[in-house]
Amino acid sequence: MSHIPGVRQAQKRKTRQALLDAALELLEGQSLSSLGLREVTRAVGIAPTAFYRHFRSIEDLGVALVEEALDSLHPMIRTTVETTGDGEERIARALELIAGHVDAYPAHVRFVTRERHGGVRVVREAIRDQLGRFTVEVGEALASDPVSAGWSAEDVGMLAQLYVDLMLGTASLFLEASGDETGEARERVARVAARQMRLIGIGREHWLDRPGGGG
Amino acid sequence: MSHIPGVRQAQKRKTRQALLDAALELLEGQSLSSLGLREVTRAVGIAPTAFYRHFRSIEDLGVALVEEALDSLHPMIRTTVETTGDGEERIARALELIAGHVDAYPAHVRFVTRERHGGVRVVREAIRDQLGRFTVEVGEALASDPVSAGWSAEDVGMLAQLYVDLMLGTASLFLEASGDETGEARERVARVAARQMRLIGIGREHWLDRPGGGG
DNA sequence: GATTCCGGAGAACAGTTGTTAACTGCATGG
DNA sequence: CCATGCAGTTAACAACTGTTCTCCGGAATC
Repeated sequence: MSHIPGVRQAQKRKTRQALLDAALELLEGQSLSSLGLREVTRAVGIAPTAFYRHFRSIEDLGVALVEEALDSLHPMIRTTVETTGDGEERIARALELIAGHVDAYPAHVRFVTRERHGGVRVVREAIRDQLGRFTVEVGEALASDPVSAGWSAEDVGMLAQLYVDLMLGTASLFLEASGDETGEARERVARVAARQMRLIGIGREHWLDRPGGGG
Repeated sequence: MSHIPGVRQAQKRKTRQALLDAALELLEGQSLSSLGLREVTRAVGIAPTAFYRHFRSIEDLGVALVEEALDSLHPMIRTTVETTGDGEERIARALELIAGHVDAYPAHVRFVTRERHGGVRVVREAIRDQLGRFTVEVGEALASDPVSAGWSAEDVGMLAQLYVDLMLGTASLFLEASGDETGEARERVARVAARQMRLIGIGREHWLDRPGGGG
């Protein structure tokens, strides 16, 4: 144990990664539920039977893709959440980060938004679990903010969920807009998303104004 | 022209509807992009080739499903939007309507949320267009509300989009929760969604408080 | 240096797919 | 009443699917 990876393991990881990459690319024009095992191996250039050396099924590969995709998302969320400055600055910075992530990992974003409600149960559940972790993390960041003083845990949770959904939706819209060369569509998406974040921020500031607001 | 339907046309519509119904049911466990033509005809009990008498392809059938699904959603949105009463009442009523719709048309809700970001381009576009219409309609209702006095069209639009996305997301969560017999999961979803609507409502009331809010 | 391990190849399997062509039977319109 | 239209059928097509079993060659282990 505690060996240097070894030529063998390294090669295996390489092929495994090639399978994941090929699958992600093939998923641009279809859903996981229609992705074929032979299709993926053909794209990689290996025999269909070699697939089983890495995954038991396409669903299994899908779950691996969820982890890869959400791992790449994780640092982004963390950075967003740690950003300092006043409301407007934070919003602008958050939108830059989201747009940057979509540019860097478009296939990951497409995969997550597509398969979140997609036809493969285990993959849906994997995405739900991972997004749940993110929501908790966002919730913790929100809770440590003075604006959230006096908030119940449930209220913090619902706000975190609102933010996560808005981020995902915005990422998906950025992805759709990435076909536009002029950047006009992207700008429109950013404007709308900024206003939505602003409105939620305002609601947040006045949440405890009225009796019963803090349930 | 202007004939009484006739036995022939009536039978054709019946088979066509049977195809749509069978497809919708088969789509519970997969995505449209993996749904097979033979699979659908087999479920209906007709020959595969008869499919072409009604649709040119599965994608074509998918677009027809979009119209059917969103047509059933339309009256619900309309009712929600026309509901009177104070904020809390409206929220409770809206959630009842959403939950009721999910109960009445679970397959429609599943189809729309799944294929909104799904693997079939024309279907995604059809859903986007139809949801765009809804958003406009919601926007018109919001604009005629005294709370929105002095709002720019763009701001009303972003708010409408926020509401539509929240409705869809909530519908999807209700659908997931419908497996639970006790109704406990459903209650949890309703509580969170109610708070989110409340927070958005608060943000709405204070939107014009600060300079620059009305962009 | 001999032996075990294991990622990958090859061939074959029974099923499945979408699409074609030519057909049948019945409701329709003249 | 007869001719046309047309929903649905049957048969056949080449191509594709996931999965099995057997084998090969080179790395890893002793």
